[in-house]
Amino acid sequence: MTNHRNFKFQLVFFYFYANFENFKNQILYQKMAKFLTDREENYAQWYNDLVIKADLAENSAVRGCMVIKPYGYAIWENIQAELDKMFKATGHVNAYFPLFIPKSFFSREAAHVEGFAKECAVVTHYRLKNSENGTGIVVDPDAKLDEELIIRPTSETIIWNSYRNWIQSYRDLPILINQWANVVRWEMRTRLFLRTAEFLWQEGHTAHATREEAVEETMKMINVYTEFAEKYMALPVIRGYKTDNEKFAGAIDTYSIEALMQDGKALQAGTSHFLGQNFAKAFDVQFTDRNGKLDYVWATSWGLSTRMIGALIMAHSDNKGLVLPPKLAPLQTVIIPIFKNAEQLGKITELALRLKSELEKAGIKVKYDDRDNNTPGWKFSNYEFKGVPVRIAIGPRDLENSTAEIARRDTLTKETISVASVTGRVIKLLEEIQGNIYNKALQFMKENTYYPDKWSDFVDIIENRGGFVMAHWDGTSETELKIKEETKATIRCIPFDSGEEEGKCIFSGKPSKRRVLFARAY
RNA sequence: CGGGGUGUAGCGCAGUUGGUUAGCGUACCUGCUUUGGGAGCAGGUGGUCGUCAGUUCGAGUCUGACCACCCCGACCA
Repeated sequence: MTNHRNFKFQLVFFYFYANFENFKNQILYQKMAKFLTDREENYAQWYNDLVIKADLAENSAVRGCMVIKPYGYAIWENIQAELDKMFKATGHVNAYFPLFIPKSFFSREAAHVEGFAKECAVVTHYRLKNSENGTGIVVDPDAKLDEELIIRPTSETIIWNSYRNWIQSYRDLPILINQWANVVRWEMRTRLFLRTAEFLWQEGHTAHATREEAVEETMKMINVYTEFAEKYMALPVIRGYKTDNEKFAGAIDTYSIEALMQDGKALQAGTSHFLGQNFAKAFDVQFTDRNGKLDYVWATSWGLSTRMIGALIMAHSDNKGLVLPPKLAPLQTVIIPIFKNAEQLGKITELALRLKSELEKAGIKVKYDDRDNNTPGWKFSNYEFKGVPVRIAIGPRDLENSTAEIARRDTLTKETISVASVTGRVIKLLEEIQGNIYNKALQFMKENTYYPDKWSDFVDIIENRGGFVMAHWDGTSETELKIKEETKATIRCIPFDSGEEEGKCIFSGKPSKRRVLFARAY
């Protein structure tokens, strides 16, 4: 009896002892789970929590409009800086056109009006006055505009109205202009970064003498976006043509890059449009060619928006918070001191500042966080939450041994190395992390790309698994719309690189020459 | 724009059939002890209870309208 009780006690004790670390972790985990909703539990909530709690953005007093906070804006500034370099390298220059577009401009291009009419903000008056009863300010009815102004949802019309005056001969072409701007599309349902009433973007608007040159430009820019997504965002994408249903209002052809998010939904990450002569005709922009013949100018436009920040979050981040690609992270490395008293902190600070300046000389964005109102553990979690790629911790043990502890955000692994090798190691780690998260995203995309040949399989994948679905399509809008109606999946693009393959349409059974990319999309 | 839900301290929440001075956790401030994975104790600051109107001796609580946000649909990058 006694033995039995002892045995039981030992078992219980052993169990407790063996699992103590687990208990600790569980308690910690529960605390963190409260802080951030699990990705697997509720993906949409996880995303919202992340944006708010990582201090990227918040909702504002204006319905559907967000405040982009400094940490989120810093990511956008990095996106801008890299893209801008790429635009300049391909011969483009920046300019700025008005926020307001006369209403009449809009109606010049029929498809264009049709596409945007339902989501335009309109300015009707230009003055306010004190109300008669003195209770506030009202719109002055005497200050009605003769012609209402549309707040740009995109700038083709206002820009082509200017181009008419700039272009007379082939010698004035090409015009290769980009503008960084805000635009407004009055969306009913909004989500931070992914869909807001006002957003920031760049829009390129080019004018060319020949069709070939304009088509080439359209392709060139979708390739610039592809390179940017893959090299800087660590985001693998599929390039392709949009179908007639999905293309830009007013375009002959729209090319897009499509990325796959961790919940299996697709996100359009950048678009480039071949506009043909549509806008030139609408705004009467003609030029004299080499042979003295008059012709309409050929056009392209292309854009990439703050939505990319949403893509960045959804592609890489995890239950511990953001995971940012080093090339776009506002902060690439953080140094955290671990100290018991002021004297220790002094010594650690000396070393930390030396490391900081060494890292800065190597072009790394680094911060030394010596605040004493948070514990090291708190800082570890906090910087993990904010997605800082590399963390360096220096404590008393390191001072003794001339070492530092280096932790990487993507794998959450740690190593202790000599102080002398820190800078070299960090440089290498940043490259490794950039490569690793790209490879992870690429592998995820491959694992979640399906090639069904039966309609029941198609439906099953869309309904239960999500992901990219490469399937045969008969090329008709009717089929595309019916598939959308039944499954909510749309044709994201007709990939450039998928190659020809004989087959039968997944829905209608009619003959098809190639697979196209279906998915549910953001 | 249709359906559902929620608005109480910076954040997360409780507040009974209407009844004193509206509470808890967290964050913040002060002090002491701490600091190698979200520290502890003690004290303290902070609220026109989403807005407006109504019912009532009395409204966080009941009624109405409006506003905002979240989720699900239609629309879009």
